[in-house]
Amino acid sequence: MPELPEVETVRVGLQRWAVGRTIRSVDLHGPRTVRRHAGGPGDFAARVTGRRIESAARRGKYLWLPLDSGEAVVAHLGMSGQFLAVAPDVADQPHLRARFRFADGPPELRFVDQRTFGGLLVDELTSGGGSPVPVSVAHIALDPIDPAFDRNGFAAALRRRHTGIKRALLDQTLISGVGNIYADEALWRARLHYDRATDSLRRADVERLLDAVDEVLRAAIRAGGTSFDALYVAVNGESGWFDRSLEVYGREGEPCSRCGAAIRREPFMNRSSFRCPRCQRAPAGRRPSAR
DNA sequence: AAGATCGCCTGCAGGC
DNA sequence: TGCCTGCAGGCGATCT
Repeated sequence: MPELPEVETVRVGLQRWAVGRTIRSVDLHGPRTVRRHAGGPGDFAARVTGRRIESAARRGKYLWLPLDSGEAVVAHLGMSGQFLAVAPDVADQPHLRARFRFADGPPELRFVDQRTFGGLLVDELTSGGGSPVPVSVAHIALDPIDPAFDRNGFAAALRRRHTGIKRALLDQTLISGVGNIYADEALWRARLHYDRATDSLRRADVERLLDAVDEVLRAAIRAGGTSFDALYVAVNGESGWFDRSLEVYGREGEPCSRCGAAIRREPFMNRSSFRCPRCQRAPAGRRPSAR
């Protein structure tokens, strides 16, 4: 599932395969692909055709490609979105949603998305927090590996919140880029229970958690992300291999590498949380976690 | 108004 | 064997 490390791996691939190239044409398939683009498919095509891609940028789980028009193609991979650089004679993927052809010839760039939670739009850039960011991305917080990420601000926001720490980690307006997998991994590293109240955390807890988030995201980027199946691959088609380094996610019943206790899976927010029952004790008197 | 939940989508695993 | 249910889960919309 694409979280920050997977999206960053895709961004590097787009830098290699798309930046500097001029879009000759684009084909869009399916009603959901550009559902967030106000002008619809025709307007999308008109805004990108003939434009040169200047760079490849990312904040949290959003990607964008600034164009020489001053606008940018914004992409979100959702649950299963992929960008693939392929030769034109490669058979269309079953869930091909968009095809970009370039003035310099092959390879073409395809956006493929099985579950259609992802999508594309063209948007204006605005100056959000110093650096230019698409209007449609400006509502999310900086991600923790951004040099401008504000640890003091994040700690203050947690003190004002009345919710559990994992809910806060998943809230993209507080800290962006963290999803279910890396939230569980970071909480394990920081020895925190997912339902620990944000307003009960001491500053040292927050620092330990942010260090853990930073470390696990950077380690996953070095590994090219986490690939459980063919739904996540890099732009060149390669899988990531961070799944071998996961300590709790998807490891129900296996021994904790620190203490040996069996990892537990528990229902949480209509999905699952994985934790070590010994290293990550349930907070006393906590509110029952909604499921 | 913040916080929690819902609906969107497809493919696959597991149970009977 | 084949149908059914559950699960994966990010995010915008919608509740309370």
